Amino acid sequence: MVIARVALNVPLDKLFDYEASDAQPDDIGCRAEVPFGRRHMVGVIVELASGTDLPSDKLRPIRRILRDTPPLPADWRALVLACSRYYQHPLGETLAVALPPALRRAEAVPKPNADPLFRITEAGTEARTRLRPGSLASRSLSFLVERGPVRASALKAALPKAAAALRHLSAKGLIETATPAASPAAAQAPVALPEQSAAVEAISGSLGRYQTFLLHGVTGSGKTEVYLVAIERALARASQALMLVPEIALTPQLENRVRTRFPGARIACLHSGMAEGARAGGFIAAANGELDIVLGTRLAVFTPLPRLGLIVVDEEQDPSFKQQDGIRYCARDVAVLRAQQAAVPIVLGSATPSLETFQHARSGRYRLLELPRRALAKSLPSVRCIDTRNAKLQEGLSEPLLAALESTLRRAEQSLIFLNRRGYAPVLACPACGWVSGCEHCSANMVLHLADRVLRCHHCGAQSGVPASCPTCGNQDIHPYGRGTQRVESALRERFPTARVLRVDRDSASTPGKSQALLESIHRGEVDVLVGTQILAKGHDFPRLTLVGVLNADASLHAVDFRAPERLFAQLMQVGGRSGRADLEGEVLIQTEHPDHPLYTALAGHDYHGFATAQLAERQQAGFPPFMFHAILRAEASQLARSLEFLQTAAALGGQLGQAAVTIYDPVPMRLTRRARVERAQLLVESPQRPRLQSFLRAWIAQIYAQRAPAGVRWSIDVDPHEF
DNA sequence: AGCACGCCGACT
DNA sequence: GTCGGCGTGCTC
Repeated sequence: MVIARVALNVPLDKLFDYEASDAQPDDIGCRAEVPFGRRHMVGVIVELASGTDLPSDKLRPIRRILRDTPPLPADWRALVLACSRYYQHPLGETLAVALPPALRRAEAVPKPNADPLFRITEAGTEARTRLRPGSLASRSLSFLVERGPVRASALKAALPKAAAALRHLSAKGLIETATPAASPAAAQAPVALPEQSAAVEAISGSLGRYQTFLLHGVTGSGKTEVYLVAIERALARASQALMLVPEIALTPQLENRVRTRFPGARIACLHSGMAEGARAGGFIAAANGELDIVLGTRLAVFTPLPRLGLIVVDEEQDPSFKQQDGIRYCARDVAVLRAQQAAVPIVLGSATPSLETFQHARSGRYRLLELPRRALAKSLPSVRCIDTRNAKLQEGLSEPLLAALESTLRRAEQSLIFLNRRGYAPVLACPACGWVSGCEHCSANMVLHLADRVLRCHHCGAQSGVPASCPTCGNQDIHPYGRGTQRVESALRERFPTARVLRVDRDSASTPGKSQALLESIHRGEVDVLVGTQILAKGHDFPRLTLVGVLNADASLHAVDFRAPERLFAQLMQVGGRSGRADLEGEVLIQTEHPDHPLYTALAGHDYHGFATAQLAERQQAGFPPFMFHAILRAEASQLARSLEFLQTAAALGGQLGQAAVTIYDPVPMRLTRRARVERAQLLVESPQRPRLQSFLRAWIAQIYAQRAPAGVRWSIDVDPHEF
């Protein structure tokens, strides 16, 4: 009897056996539709067996093996299995995360679209001179002449709206489809600096074996150029390249750059925002070895790539690589694991590497490649603190910052005010009785959004009207306290009535369309002063931005989270990097009550090494990562006591395992205890040795699964947590 | 996670 | 007398 062992997307850490008389060894890795209770589900055949321990009345036949898509390859399954084990998450659920949504269903998957390769014909070469110069048809032909065979998508990336021109040219026989070469050519772009070429040589010297590189370079030092040349070298060996980037918002411009650079290459861009069909199509094309480059966000780390030759992770320190629900994997770490399994080099790039990565580079486990200069001759911005301890502030803005804004305006250059707080004011309160605008579902305050005339909870989304008087004592004189982007925006409008002020935060850039419109308006030079949160810090070169003002940074200086300084440093470095051009000096002004704080001193000196070294010394002293390895068990229930009780039981269970070198702390309520009517608690487990922690977790989590949580309590495990 | 079964309160 | 609340248990 042939038994198929199937992993299903259910929160149970086991496989399910089905009778599968027609299953062949080739079907391992295939998706299969199976009966499961009263319903049908799609799972993945993980192994075949000749028997089962299951009583025969329980065993049911598999419904159908989904052979329309190729089986998921063994190396891919090994990667997903390793993730499932490392993050202590059931294999079936991990597979479901790694697969695009369309492949989690039984319906047939649409064929990936072709993206044909075009070349110019003799007729086209002749016709070129007759075409009106500057017309799309003419420019398309020129592109083909310059670049050789070109993918339709590359042409569309280089020349927007070229799709119709392509159809015409093809119909008239001026272009024709070409057969792809084994390795697509890249457009020539000489590397500018010797340290860039040194980096490229080091990386390409490692092609064909595992090595992690940390590419450390300030904003504008030409990291992307190093990635692209390294990718070119990998493609030249007929390999595939995988490039991970933090945000969806950043992918379109990078995608265009990559497509234009590799006009003959088959490139797919994978992220959660795209249509399901296209995502599944990219996944399958990659699995079939038909793609040369995959560019994507964290989920793209699970793209099957039979000829994988190089992995690049840009902005490796970025928090968005860590998934914050379900299986809480870190795509950067999974990428390193994948590079090891596939025996290929991986490049982690950053201006402010995570301390984990930097420590590996210091210890020699990763190879450090430095790009110390800005490539385009632009100097680093000057960074200065404005001491606000005795300063008179106007709506949170100091005199020196206002003066700098004024003179930047006069020079017709752009300014950016960075403030990590949305809304008008973080709280509305009554000075008479002490009432504050608390959220009824969360242990947090409702934020005043004057733009929409509502109080809104940033944790659960609850909304209510703005009371005219205190709801408890009737006092008419209630005030907003603190300030967010909206308040700073209106203060700036009032202070500089002729300046064009634009606010960019999650509220004003809520959809990709809106955010695109905002960016375009900035690029057209229609904005003098930008006010915004961290979405402004990432990517995007602003044409005439020379002044960056930072408000309220001190808040993270005193945060309880030991990673707060690391994040603040990276964020300020990133936002500061927005200012200055080749021809325009950039300036960063930080309003602070701690102008002598080492973090700001390091920032002013552009001294990442100094900052990171000091932080690492502190971490080592305090026994924090990367010198300690953490896992957090979290529980949620309608009452805190039930969450704590569950964790208490779990802690006792863990204690009985008596694992050496593992410390189990007492359960504590989470910092934001109540969220959306759910009360949460957590339990920290640590060990100075990762393997010890891993083996403890394996035994412990198995027991927690076996015990089954009491009704109404939900739990989850976070290995290598980023937030506490 | 679903989706059943199962045993106790307010409705046609 | 039924509809439906969510507690408990199972899914190959």
